[in-house]
Amino acid sequence: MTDRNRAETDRRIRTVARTLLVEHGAQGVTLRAIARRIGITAPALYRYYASLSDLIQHVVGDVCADLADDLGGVLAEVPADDTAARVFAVCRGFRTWAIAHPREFALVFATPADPGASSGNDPFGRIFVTFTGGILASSPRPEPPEDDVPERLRADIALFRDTLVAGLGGDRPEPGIGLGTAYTVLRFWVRLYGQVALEVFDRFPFPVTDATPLFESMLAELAAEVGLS
Amino acid sequence: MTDRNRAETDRRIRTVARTLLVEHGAQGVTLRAIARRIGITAPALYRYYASLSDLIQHVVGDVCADLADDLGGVLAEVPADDTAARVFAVCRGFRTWAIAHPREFALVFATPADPGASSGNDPFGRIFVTFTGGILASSPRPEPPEDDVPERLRADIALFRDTLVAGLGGDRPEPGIGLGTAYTVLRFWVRLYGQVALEVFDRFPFPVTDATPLFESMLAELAAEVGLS
DNA sequence: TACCCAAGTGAACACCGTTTACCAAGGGCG
DNA sequence: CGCCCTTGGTAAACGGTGTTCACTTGGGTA
Repeated sequence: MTDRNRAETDRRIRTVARTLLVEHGAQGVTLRAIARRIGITAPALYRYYASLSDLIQHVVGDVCADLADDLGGVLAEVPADDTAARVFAVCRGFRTWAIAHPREFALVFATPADPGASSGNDPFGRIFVTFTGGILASSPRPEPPEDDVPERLRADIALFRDTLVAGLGGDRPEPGIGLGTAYTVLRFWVRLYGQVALEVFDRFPFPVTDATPLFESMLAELAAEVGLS
Repeated sequence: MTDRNRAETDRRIRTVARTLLVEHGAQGVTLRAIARRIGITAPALYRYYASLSDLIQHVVGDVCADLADDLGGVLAEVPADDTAARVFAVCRGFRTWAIAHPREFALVFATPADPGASSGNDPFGRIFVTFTGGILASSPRPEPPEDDVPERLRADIALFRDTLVAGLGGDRPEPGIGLGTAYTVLRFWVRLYGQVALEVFDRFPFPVTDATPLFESMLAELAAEVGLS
């Protein structure tokens, strides 16, 4: 019973924190404001989280989980064997989500990582890896030759390839992801991220009137380069 | 004389604000901390700036001016008629500056724009436009055919082209920038921004050991696609 | 000289994160 | 049953923040 209550108020804390984030931005999520809204005093929150930044870190986790759910839902409506359609769906889903949740996007992506945090384990990084890995493993595709990846980044691309295969469950060997594919995925990510971040932050170097064709042509160009449909 | 003093303390305010930014991040630049460091009380700063965010906005301007100076210096050492070398120099200069000034980069780029601010007039956008416009106007290059730009974004690309030509002085007509070139520049910017932001924010989806080859291969690929050297 | 105005001060207000001491209710157990 | 101890909450306090307001003060000008 007591556990139930504790879990319930914890859920309320995170929900209210999330609401404050979308209403007033990251600087509006404040221990006292949260406490006020759920009818509690601020120090009580320290029974649940060690500090404000600790709480925010958990909110980041919730945000990423929601994004993952969203993308999962989008992907569920696309045939599993249509790789091109699945890639398009997840890219469009990412952009749509980012535009609909600009403050969450800013919190998760544009918060400079603490120098102490180890590289490569940020929450969305894992989501991205999981989804692309899943798509790649579940459907046939052309495997780009490994010669395409420049020699000087073979080591790092191999690291990324390992991250990809580790992200998709890893119980059975599943050796189906090569260096060329990993390199392609990485380039995909750089451009998708750049495009979406520029749009969400409104940092295109001119006053864009309609960003959707911009996004769609980028996506089409990307797909063509990669040999997708 | 009085004007001199005012300008001098103003300069000191911005310098100290900048120092606090690089030492403790954006949240470390605080009116009281600035005042303390220059031997003044906090309310005195309101004789110079309307609010903290107003001050920070001016610091953003200073940061952008410094970046522009840096890129200008880099570009001064490259022959004016070697377009490829100039493009490489400014791209590498941008990355180098961003890595050397992560906090300034985060402040300028990753601060979500106020919904009130009009699009396309953020300080770095103008720098980018000025430099690329300058390079394009000062040296010969292949002009991509306008057919390459998809029909649905002709209007926006035309807007961007206008921004580009307006950014390079605009006294003489100088009609030398076409839609194809503007589209190319925009795609360049998306990828450059994505690559640099991911690197500076340490958001690559795997633990990168050496980001330089990653950047260089992106740059080479980009240049090849565009037909540069 | 007398005035005026710009720069700076001090105190105050309402917030903030965080720590500390305290309190009340509830379950485990002798 | 009664004790005790954990758990979740409170109130007060400390130092910090942006911002406002009334006030001084000193140099330039009429």
